Amino acid sequence: MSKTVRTRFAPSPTGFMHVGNLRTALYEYLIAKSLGGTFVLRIEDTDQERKVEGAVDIIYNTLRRAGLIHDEGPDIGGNYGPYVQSERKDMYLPYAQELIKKDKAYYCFCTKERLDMLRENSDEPGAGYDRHCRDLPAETVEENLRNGVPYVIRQKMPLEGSTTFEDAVYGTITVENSELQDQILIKADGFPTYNFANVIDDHTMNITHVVRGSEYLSSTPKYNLLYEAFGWDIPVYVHLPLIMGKNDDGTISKLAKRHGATSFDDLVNNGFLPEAIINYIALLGWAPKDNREMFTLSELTECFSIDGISKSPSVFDYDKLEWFNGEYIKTMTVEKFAEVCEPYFKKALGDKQLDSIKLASILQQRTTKLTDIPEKIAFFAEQPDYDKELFVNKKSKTTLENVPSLLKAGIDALEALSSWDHDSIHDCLIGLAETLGVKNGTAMWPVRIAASGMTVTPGGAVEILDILGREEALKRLHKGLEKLS
RNA sequence: GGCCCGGUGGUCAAGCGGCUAAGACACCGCCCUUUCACGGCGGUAACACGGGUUCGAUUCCCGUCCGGGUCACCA
Repeated sequence: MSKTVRTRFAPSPTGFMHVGNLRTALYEYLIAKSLGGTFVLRIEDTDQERKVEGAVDIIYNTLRRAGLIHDEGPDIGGNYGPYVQSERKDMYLPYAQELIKKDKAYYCFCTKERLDMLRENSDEPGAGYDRHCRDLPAETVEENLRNGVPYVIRQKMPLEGSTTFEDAVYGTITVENSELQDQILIKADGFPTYNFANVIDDHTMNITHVVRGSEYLSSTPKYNLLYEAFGWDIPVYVHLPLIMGKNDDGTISKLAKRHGATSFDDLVNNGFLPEAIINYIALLGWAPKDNREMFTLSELTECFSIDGISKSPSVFDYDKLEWFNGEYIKTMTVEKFAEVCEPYFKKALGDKQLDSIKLASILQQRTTKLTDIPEKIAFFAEQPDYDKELFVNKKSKTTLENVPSLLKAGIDALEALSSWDHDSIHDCLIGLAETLGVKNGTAMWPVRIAASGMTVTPGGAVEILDILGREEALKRLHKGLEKLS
């Protein structure tokens, strides 16, 4: 009988969800779900100084909108609560004291000032703590404790030898123990450090797979030493390659604000669909066995496996995300698309009421970012002032000489129309081209320009006329004719 | 700087000793067409470098170079 797989997403409430974090959450979710396991949410708020109001809600909202539903967490409970570290505060000290008893940790009374001085006086970057309190006489420790001297608890690293661990994606990694700092376990405020709380929580919550960014690769030996000191089973480590951004000079570095939108909310506000974001980031650092690219979350759950995770960092490509977004937009029903377009329609049209289904249908094939919509349809609300040169188009064979009569003929034909709908308008204009003996484009171009005032529009003359409605459409056409005379 | 990790086209990436080195995005061209898109077809473009091992290295080993990460009472 093998243990149930349990993964956890353990963000700290910083106020926004970086895509790197989101991808970590996604992979944690996928590893758990693909193995029939449990996905846990734990909030890591041990840094009391960096608390951000409302930050936890952002985590809930993001996870929910992304579809990464957790099985246990602060909001829904579970058998391993509490799921907020600050509420677990009292659990950690006893574990640290146990370590002291085992001679794997020690009290340190060094002041922050002394530590700062140490750093300043050192010429080597990363010189670290000098282990000043590591071998304090027991009596001194007792006395300091009795007198209430502030202290931290530090991990006692072996001075010799090396520590080796297995990572599911990076393989065997060995680090010399001499490289390891005597890191702090319990801070002066009584809170555990991230590293310590992590180990205690992961163990007490029965986490089987520790999934996190590769920035933790080099500190993992410290974790292992802790597990060993307690005599606990070591979890499966799954370190993920980092997500990078491309700088203007061509170099890359950790994805940051200057590269563009970096949080889930930013991306959504920039017109990207949650499904597209998830699909895209799933493929940033993981590849399926086949060539498939389009995946819903449940399809990902079926196909995901740890051995498809790559080792090298990947650059976040907004172009590719846009492509995914366009693909998702195209697979929606028009009704659904019209629904997500609603706020953007409103922004462009204000109070003006137009058929949103018709608008949506001309936009669906040409939209990759929802935020592009307003400027594409603004001309429906208000026709821009345009130059009559727009009527001239070589490919459509329209010139300032033939356009007036072309447009006049179009107006006459359209005014004779008894019903104003897509098919009638279409047949009317196509018929006109035929009777005039010109190409469809030659008859359409002047009409579309006069109706829109733009050379490039979503949809053609027929669609625009239809959406505009008879009255407004004819009004614009006549105005166009005046402009030409 | 020490340590850890990585290095296939501009980007994401297959590949896991023998291939004309996939595919996708982006870019370019052609077709379709009522502008633009969509769609279809085609094209440019890659194994960082040097040594080994081997009959044979993109693939295994070593070195160099380059890139990233990490060295907090932050997570």
